[in-house]
Amino acid sequence: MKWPLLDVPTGATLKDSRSPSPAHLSNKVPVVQHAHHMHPLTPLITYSNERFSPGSPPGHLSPDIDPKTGIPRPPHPPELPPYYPLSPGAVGQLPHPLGWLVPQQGQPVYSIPPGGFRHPYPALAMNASMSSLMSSRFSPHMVPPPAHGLHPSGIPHPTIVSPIVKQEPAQPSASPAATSKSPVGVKKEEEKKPHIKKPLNAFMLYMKEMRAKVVAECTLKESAAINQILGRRWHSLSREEQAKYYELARKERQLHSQLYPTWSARDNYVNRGCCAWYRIPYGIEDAVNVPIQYRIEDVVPGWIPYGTEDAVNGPIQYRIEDAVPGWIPYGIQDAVNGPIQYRIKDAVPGWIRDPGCCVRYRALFTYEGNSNDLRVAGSGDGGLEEMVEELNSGKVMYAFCRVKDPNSGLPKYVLVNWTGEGVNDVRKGACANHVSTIANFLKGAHVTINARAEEDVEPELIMEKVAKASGANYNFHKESSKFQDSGPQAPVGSVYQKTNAMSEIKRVNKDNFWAKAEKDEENRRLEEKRRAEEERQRLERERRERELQEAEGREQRYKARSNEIEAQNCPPVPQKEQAEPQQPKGFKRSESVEKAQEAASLVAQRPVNPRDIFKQREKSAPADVAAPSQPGTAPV
DNA sequence: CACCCTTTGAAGCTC
DNA sequence: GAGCTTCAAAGGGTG
Repeated sequence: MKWPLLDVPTGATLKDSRSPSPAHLSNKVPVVQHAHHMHPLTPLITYSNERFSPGSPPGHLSPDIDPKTGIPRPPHPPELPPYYPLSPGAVGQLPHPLGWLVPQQGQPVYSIPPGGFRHPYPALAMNASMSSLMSSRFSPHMVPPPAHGLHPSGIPHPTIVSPIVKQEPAQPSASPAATSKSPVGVKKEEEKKPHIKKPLNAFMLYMKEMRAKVVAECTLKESAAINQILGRRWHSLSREEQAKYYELARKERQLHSQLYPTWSARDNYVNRGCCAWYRIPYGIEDAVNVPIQYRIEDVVPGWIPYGTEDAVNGPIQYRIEDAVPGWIPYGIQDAVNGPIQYRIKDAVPGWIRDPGCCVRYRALFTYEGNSNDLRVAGSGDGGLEEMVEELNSGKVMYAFCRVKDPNSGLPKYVLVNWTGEGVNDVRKGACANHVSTIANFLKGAHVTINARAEEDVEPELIMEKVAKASGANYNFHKESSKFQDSGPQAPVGSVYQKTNAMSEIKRVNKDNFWAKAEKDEENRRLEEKRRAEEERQRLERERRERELQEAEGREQRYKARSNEIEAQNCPPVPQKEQAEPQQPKGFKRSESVEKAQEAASLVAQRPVNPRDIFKQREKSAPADVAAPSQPGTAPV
């Protein structure tokens, strides 16, 4: 099923809720980086010639300490070259891992993303009052950076990415991808939002530096295989060598936090289906009644359930882009003040509060400007009278209102297709096509009224139609007494005997009838339940079989791939790597503890305690060796 | 053409 | 705090 407004003819911008765009589904943010020709924080940090002296160990890792075991190591030798010593052959083909940090004469300035930074929710239309709402109620994360894409300092940063230019820090202008884009590709890319990327970690920096080298040495081209090799090599590095990258990564993070103090890694989390939203609270909450809730499963990825009140017919939905992080646009929308919003933390995990609550009385929809975007123009609990007042003679609007059936007293729903008298004919024609779509979408409506003037929406007139549409011209509650058993009737001197329904039912043993009916119904329910259970078990069996087959396939592919990698003529891995096979992925801590205990017992059996030797060395060592710290433990 | 694969580490999230 | 998930880079492979 398509989002009802998708089919509107003139480039409707609403998206198909059931067929969300790839951007909705993808967990990858399609981005590329911009390189930089200058160090954004040159006055603050000079990377290029700096070495990591023992006197200034990184917060989380000293070059003199094993980053994992904490075992002290000799200080970094002062004669060592700076920390990105590219080999002569590599210079020119390998970008500096922090190339953007190093001023480079003549290197082209990377373009700034045309769209500026990615605001996580850029499509939120804000009026003045919403803006004030934003500034006063939202976290700093939500405050969009300057639109020109520069950091407030005016300094570009590689982590601000744009889809326009694929990152090639060493030769940004030479990228053919940047110069030979088809119009379609450009248009598609323009839709993608640039965003601030995560700072690279130590291993990523290492990979960036060493990838080309490994590729050159191996015949393998596949990145996955290359990464396996790089992973092994990373483990084979000495702690000292790794420390270089830990330090670079630490500075990366530090710089990143200086440039983007409000940035959070969470900003780059792409919503996976409804997962990111399942905590969203929804709907207005009756002061007395606990709101009904929708199950997560009922939520369509990329869309937020909204508005309609009928749990059977499904919710009206809002585009997720219209949401604000941490807040949700909420049904009561004043045309002036903008939507009231609820905080995410108020939500109930696993459930979304019943959207129906927020329009339990009425909701008004209209188009956004001259577009075909439908938005909530208002809602509330004022009933038909208030709804009529909000209809604008210059607009096409759709009102969905709950009323009380004058006959039965039951709630009924009225859909008013309002085409104001001031709407031009072209627009009228265009919107006329939407009426059936809207009607189909708001399936809960019992009465539909096509109105062009105030006379058409007189509350009395509407209620009259509701009364006629209710199918019964009596109030069950008021008139039920008519059917009560009034006792035996007096004879009228005829064979004719007045029929009394209640007496009749008594005569045919109504109790037995209802008991039988209930029993039948119960049997039917049990049968349905049994069938559902059987179906569930069948699906479960199928799923397991499918998973087994997939697992076997994966295993075979993995083995084949491993054999291929082993067969490649890659440079020998250093001895240490051979001697210390990589820890298996499923290595458990308990196993580690057991091995440690085993090792301790073996050590205890030795005639000489290695720890004593170590202590003796320590005594003889210079006193100025800095105390080590653990990576990741010190504040960054 | 979008997504997968594959690696490590940092950060976020859940319990 | 433990354990899990996501995202950083890269580019060939896959459907």
